[in-house]
Amino acid sequence: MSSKNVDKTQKSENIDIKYIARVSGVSSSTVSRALRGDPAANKKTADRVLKIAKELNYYPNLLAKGLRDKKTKTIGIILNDLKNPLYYETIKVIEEILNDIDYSMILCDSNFDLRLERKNIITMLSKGVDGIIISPVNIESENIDLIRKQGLNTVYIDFAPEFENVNYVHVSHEHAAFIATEYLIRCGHKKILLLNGPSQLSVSEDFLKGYLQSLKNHKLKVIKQHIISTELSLESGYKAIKKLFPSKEPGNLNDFTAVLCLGDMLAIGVYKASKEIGFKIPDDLSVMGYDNIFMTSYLSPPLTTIHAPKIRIGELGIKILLDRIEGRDKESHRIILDVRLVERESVKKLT
Amino acid sequence: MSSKNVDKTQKSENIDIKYIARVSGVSSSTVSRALRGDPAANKKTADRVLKIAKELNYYPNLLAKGLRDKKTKTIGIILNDLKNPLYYETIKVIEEILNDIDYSMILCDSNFDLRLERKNIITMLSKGVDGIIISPVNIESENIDLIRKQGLNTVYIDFAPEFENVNYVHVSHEHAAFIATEYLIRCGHKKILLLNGPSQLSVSEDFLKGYLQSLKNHKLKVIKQHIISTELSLESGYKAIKKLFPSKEPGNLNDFTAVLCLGDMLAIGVYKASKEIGFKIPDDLSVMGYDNIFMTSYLSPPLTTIHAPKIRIGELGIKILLDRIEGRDKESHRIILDVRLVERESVKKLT
DNA sequence: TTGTAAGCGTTATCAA
DNA sequence: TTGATAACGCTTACAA
Repeated sequence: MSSKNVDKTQKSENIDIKYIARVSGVSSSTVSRALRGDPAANKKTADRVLKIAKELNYYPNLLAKGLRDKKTKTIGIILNDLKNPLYYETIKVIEEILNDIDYSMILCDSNFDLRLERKNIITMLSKGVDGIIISPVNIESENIDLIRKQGLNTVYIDFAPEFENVNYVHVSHEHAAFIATEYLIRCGHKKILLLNGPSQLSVSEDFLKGYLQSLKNHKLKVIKQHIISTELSLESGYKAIKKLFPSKEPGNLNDFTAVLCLGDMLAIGVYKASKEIGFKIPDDLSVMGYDNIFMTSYLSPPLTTIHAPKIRIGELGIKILLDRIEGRDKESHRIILDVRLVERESVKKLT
Repeated sequence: MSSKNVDKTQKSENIDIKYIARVSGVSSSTVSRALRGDPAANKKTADRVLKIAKELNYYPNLLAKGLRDKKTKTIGIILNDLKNPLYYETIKVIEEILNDIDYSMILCDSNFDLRLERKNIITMLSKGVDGIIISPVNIESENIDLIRKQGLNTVYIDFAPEFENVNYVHVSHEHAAFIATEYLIRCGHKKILLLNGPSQLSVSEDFLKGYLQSLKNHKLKVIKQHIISTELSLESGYKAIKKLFPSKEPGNLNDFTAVLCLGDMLAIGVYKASKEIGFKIPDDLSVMGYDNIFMTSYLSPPLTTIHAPKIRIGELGIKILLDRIEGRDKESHRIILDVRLVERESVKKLT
């Protein structure tokens, strides 16, 4: 066997192009050409070199290559909340597409924190990614200026800033909140609690707008106490409801008959709290989610929610990014995808 | 403003150490020293250089740095099924820890495919990751030989090969299946369907062993038809059950009274099929899961399952890996974590 | 068709 | 305390 050539147990030198060159008795440029299938290489020599490279278990140093040609076949994914199942489908489909074409992805989480986001962007820049897909903390921030100034290929998801030549793929949170609220009203709900995200987040602003728009549409009064800002997590949804009913008495429940949540995770928190308090969904309380994460159809009762096309966002986002990176398409793409209501069993028809 | 220095809109040259050197009127070594806080640098000069670097929005080229010192502060994570929510808790905690210490992670999925896994390993090697955490396709494969031969710092999760100086953190699937089956038997179930994974997977072998061990323990007959091999997905669990009851008649249901699933995703598939067919869980059929993924407590009925410490696995795995990378600890770590039964409402007590 | 050499952006060694 | 230089592994003019 050729294993004695291959043996790396002794602290031998790295197996690089130069090493292969020495073993094959050619120059490193010839090896490089052979390895890359450069037609300028003699077929016979190339085959011999290739064989030796294989025997030696050669693999290229992509840092060196990246340093030289300023391409790393690496994409950065910067998200805001890796804990949220919302993103899993998107990540999965992006990974599949990238894997197919020998790209890889660096994944990180900004946790809705501008400082962290900045750090992540700089890491991506430093590590030489060819582009990023980012769910930004906010649509107006120095971080976005940074991305632009550095000319980093970027596709925004979730929500996005607006400027010349921007690329984004997301749904309209305003529209989502609007159709959700419209549906609740159509079902006879007139007092709707909005479980919104932190007010400084763009997504919360948008969501609130849609909610207000719908109320206005139906000349319903806006009740301040019915708009709650909270973190976008299960735990927060749970706490928000528990806080409203500290006494475990459904005393003031007639204050509102439905809850609209910015995200299914909040809705699941509402389920949890309701169970503890003893509210029956949807009889005592109707719940409307947003995102349609996979598990919502298995909740009891199955959650009525607004479906966001997470897979499509991933597919389109990465396609746009790759087209741009590989120079196939330098156009700006602004894509707002449709959202749709998924009617299940968590909203009671009062009419 | 200093913005005219910073302007990068014209296709200017890269802002690198050399550039900063020129602007500051010192050599690149001095800049490098300043940037790295090397005490050999004059404090005053260093401060001036740092200020200029900041003004110029300098960020280091980590490819060059990595090429030079063979450290990239990048970790590879190679998993088998990014679609399975099981992994996200682990990923999340790893990401958090890495983010804290300015490491990043390259994430990829091998899909239980040895060829893909090999490709992923080579990518990691080529991209110069400092180490990997891998859920291997199999515990005996050329891929593992490759990892070893290349001396890549590795921690195995999920299951692991056994050799000198190996590192792993996982639970015993055999034990998990054993205590699950024991519990079912204790509840009075004597005929238990095993929804197992593909037979060539190590995890399936282990799981089967635990199941058989428990049956043997209680002198229960092994019924061949009660051991089903299937993909580890919701859809497969669904299909397996549907296939057993094509006529939608619970005719042969008395054939078994409980199903033990290798993974909660299979169990959810069983839920779905049962609902369609009209079986009531646990009255018509008891279901036992494995993993205790987050959503199982929200199923209806809440799923009785075996808890796997996914967060702990991530924490320990990355700690061991980092200790090794940074030379703090070169010992081999073989960690088998405990599993525990989470009793909820999907298993009927027949006794 | 092949080889030589320069350069990608860092850092460490050495000399000044 | 600083600067010149070589090296990390790769690719591509350019020359042979």
